[in-house]
Amino acid sequence: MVAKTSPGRPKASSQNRRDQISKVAARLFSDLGYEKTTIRLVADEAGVDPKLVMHYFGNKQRLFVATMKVPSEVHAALTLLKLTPKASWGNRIADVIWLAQKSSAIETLVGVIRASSSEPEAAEMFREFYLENLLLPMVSQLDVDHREIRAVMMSSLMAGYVFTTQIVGLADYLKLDSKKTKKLFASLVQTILTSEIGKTSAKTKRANS
Amino acid sequence: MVAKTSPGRPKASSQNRRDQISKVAARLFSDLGYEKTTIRLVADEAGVDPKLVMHYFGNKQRLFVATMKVPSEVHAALTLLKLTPKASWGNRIADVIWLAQKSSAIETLVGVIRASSSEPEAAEMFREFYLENLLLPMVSQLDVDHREIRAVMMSSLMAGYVFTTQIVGLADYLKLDSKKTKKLFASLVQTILTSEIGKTSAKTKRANS
DNA sequence: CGATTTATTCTACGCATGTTGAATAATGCC
DNA sequence: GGCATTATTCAACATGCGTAGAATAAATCG
Repeated sequence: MVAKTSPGRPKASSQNRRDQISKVAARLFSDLGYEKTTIRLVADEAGVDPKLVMHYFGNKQRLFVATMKVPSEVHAALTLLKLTPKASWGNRIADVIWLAQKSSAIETLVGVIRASSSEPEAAEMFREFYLENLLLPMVSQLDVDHREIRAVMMSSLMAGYVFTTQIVGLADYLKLDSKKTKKLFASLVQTILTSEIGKTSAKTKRANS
Repeated sequence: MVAKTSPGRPKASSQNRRDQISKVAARLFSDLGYEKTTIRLVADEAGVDPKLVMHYFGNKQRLFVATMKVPSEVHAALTLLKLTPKASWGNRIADVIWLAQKSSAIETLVGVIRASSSEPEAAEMFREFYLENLLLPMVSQLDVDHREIRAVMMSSLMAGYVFTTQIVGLADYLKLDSKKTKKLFASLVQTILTSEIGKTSAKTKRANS
């Protein structure tokens, strides 16, 4: 807890303060989930008064939305794969995720996944930001059938890997070899994107339970 | 909200009451997550007084643990694959998961995954129940290298698929063809269990970041 | 039948949370 | 230089939560 000053506008600061709060909030949402990330805690760790958080972001939900935007680098990296040859897609996508894992870019994904487990609105954000704006367009770049099934499986693999490593912490617990894990991960992505699934027929479409 | 009776021991009931509370709690933990599943809500939906829940289960955490045990059928189905030929493992495991999805057996997995996102103790339960007691033994039945990496990927795929379908609800949203989704899922399990990963050497083991 | 145990309810305490109202002081604009 | 705006703090309200105490009545056991 940083020492607070007296009320009133301070000599020199301002827009940095908003970013500072935003960064702290992103880290806490990612580490603790939505409900355990309280406004008071964010304020404390940012060294400001809780009301200042409300002043900048309105309410907790808007703080979450503002903080959990998909980083533009990740978005760009995943939607600009057009030039990569089909056979390298698995490796390329694994590269992006392994890179994000080492930066703070992963925080937004972890935060949204954690929050989705308790807040339906966050699950909606996941659907919109990650499925519709990221994975479906990505799959659609490859000329392949059953795009939605493949995108949902990409979502499953990504979210599950994040869950297992970042939330349950299994990779650290078992001290896995990162290179080999990445190799298997890339194989799975490749399988998702290129595996033969079967023709779409009215018959099989009807058997939908 | 069922009408409550006056205090005192009723004419005929008892052990059913505990099971009744347990079932309601399982459904709510699965649907709402840990924090939003309040003792009062469980009590209301079971038609009893909140204190009765405490009477039977002690506190909320113990209610969760008692309710979220892995169903024995699923455990048996996944750890008794010895006789299945290696090439059919993917399909066999997909069968088990698709079956669980249609019963209430999936509730415990969804509940633990949801809770893991906010309660570290639940993440610990996931590690113990699902990784150590279910997936690692399962993988160990197959004579294959890198068991831990494969088990962690199994965990990722399972948890991610549950997250995507049950928590985000993407499969319903996109109205996916269940048979074809299952086919891709089975291919992925097969890849996890049989894909070539690479020899374990001191060199690659050291490059662990 | 009397005593103990068990099943059940009602009431309430203490705490943490999101959010608000009012106050204060520095800044930017005319 | 005065005035509105902005940045910031403090204090407080209402709500919902997990949990505990005490009471009541049926069942069980001697």
